Amino acid sequence: MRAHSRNSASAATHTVTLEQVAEQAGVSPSTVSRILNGTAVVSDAKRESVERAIADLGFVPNPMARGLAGGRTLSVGVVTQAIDSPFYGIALRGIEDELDKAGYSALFVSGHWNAVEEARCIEALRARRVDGIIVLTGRLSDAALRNCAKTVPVVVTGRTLKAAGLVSLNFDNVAGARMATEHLIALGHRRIAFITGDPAHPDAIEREQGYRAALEAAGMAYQPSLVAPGQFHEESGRVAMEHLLQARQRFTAVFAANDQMAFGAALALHQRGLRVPEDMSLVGFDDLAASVYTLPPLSTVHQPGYELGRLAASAMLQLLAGAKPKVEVPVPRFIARESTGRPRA
Amino acid sequence: MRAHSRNSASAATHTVTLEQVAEQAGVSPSTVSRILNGTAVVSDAKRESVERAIADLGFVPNPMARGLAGGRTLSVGVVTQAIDSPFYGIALRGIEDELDKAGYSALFVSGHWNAVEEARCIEALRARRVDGIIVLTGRLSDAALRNCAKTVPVVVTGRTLKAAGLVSLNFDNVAGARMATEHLIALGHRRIAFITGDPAHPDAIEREQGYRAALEAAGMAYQPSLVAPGQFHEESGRVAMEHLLQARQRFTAVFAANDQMAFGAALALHQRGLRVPEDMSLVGFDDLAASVYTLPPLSTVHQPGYELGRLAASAMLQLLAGAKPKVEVPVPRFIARESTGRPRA
DNA sequence: ATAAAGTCTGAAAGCGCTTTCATCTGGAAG
DNA sequence: CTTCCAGATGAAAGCGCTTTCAGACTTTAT
Repeated sequence: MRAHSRNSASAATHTVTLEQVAEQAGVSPSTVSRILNGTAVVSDAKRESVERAIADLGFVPNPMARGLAGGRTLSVGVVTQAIDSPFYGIALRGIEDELDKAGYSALFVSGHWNAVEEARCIEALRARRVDGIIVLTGRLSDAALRNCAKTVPVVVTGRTLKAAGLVSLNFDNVAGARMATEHLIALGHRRIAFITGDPAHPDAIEREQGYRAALEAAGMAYQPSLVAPGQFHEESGRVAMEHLLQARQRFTAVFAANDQMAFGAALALHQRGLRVPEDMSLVGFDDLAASVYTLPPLSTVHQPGYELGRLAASAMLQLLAGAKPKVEVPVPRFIARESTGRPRA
Repeated sequence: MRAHSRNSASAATHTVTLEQVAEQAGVSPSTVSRILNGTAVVSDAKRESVERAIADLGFVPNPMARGLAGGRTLSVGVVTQAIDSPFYGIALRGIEDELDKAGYSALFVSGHWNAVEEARCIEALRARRVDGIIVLTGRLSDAALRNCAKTVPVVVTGRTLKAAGLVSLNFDNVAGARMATEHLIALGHRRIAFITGDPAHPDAIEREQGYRAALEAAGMAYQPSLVAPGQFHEESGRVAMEHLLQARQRFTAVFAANDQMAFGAALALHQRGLRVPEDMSLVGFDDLAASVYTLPPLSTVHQPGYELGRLAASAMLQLLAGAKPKVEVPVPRFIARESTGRPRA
């Protein structure tokens, strides 16, 4: 029945099999497979004739069959949190680009910041026989990740973790947050508010640490009343800014733990008739693509999402090749744009 | 060897097969398969015992094996253009959510606005035996799509196309653009500039048509000198705005063919010291999530990305169920925010 | 020369599932 | 009571690929 429906499809329904290649090349299927996977040495004559046959027939190995048979599927699973996140989006692209160069393809699944869902995602990926799994941050326990790494190579971002078959890429959030705060201090700000990220998120904690460290190093007191909780999205930034403003605290600058919250904060400021940077300096974190185009362009800590994605993919590729990956995570860089200035006299 | 590596994995490496279920339930594998797929009538007794066995063993069918054997893979391929696009991102999420409810999963691949790549993507998806393919806009020819629909259900957005096994979802860009322009006209603007999208894109053409239609209906002349070419991304919007400004044309409002270009245009205005909406009204198209948080919040045409994604997925599901999908695409809606106002006296 | 040790290659056994095809019921019809 | 037929079930043949395992040749050492 399958065959029928295929033939009836007018178009040349691409279904060249390895066996056909073998026949055309006058060798056994095993040999073709070996050439495809580089599993063994094959005489030049046969290799050549097989390669020609592959080209002539336009043969493309069937990933399903490969996966079933236990070989590589040339695909790696990526557990992201929300497929539409502005920050992870660019990382996904980096992953895609890097993987693509090596002939691998990516399978994206979203965990929605939920450990249970993430675990399900990983199960689903394993059922699809992905060759490796990249986890972007996420809520999974370190133990779960370690355990997963026992059966399949894993690359995880957003945490530091050591285990066999597991490489972790962590960005220095503390240093980044510290740079942002120091920039404000250098401009002369003495009362700097902070909008935190979601505390369930290690990044959020680390960025707050960086903020405090900078304060401390400058001999400035940490003031809990200048800290408002946010959750990494725009609306929470707006609300946090409202709180700060309503509390009638005196402060001349705000550091939001990510750009999205900074956008929200900027809106709250705007609604109050406060101008950035004249009345209030504003700093974000991440350097989203959009941050160049906000009004005014946002000063922020550059986090190389695209690069991070590529690095993660590259580490995975090395892992897959049996090498011990050596990855150099880019250091944070502060980008001064127009949302920061000296406090008003 | 596989078996070994599995056993050595300390964790209970989930590899329950259909055969084990059959054994535990005391039936043949065929019967289990039939129950799984609802392919034939099975006695209640057996059905029940099989269902219990499935639950007890925690059996999850292997998608690879299913695909290979020719059954459904419960997965649908999605050809998007850039995995990190702010507009398509939200649509992807809609697709994911809708598919998930039905137990299907999505495979995302990016065509990068390139017909050749898109064709490759589709090949790859078919090799993975996806049950259906959703194409978000893209550059593929109608013929290619029609042809594809002969062998696998297809849902395509961004164009209107009729064929068996193919449903298309098109948003009314003309009407949307017309609404945006009319809003400006109603406010009293008489010289309205337009920043076009990438002309290789049908959306771009349609939005320009809407702009012209509104002008015409109001008895206003279309002025080529007030139209600047853009390419749908921020930077092109900024550059287009620069051109418009440098040309020393008189105009009091700008309509950008999408929000991203409006952001760029706003930046150009800001750099020239022009304020929105006091000195210049600005309208976008798409209503990206970010548009609520720009300064000032952007007036724009709401395009329901998430809904569109869900609709596409839902149509696919209906197609897969053998039904003739009936989809109702939401109509455009103009959202007036703060970037538009009356022209200065 | 002859044995030992490689090299390359093909045959065949799966991977986990779906799907004919054949078989085996248990009545309904004769 | 036989005879048939429809409905339920199982056996077995793949889907397209990887991977042992063993056979057929070469080399190299003795």
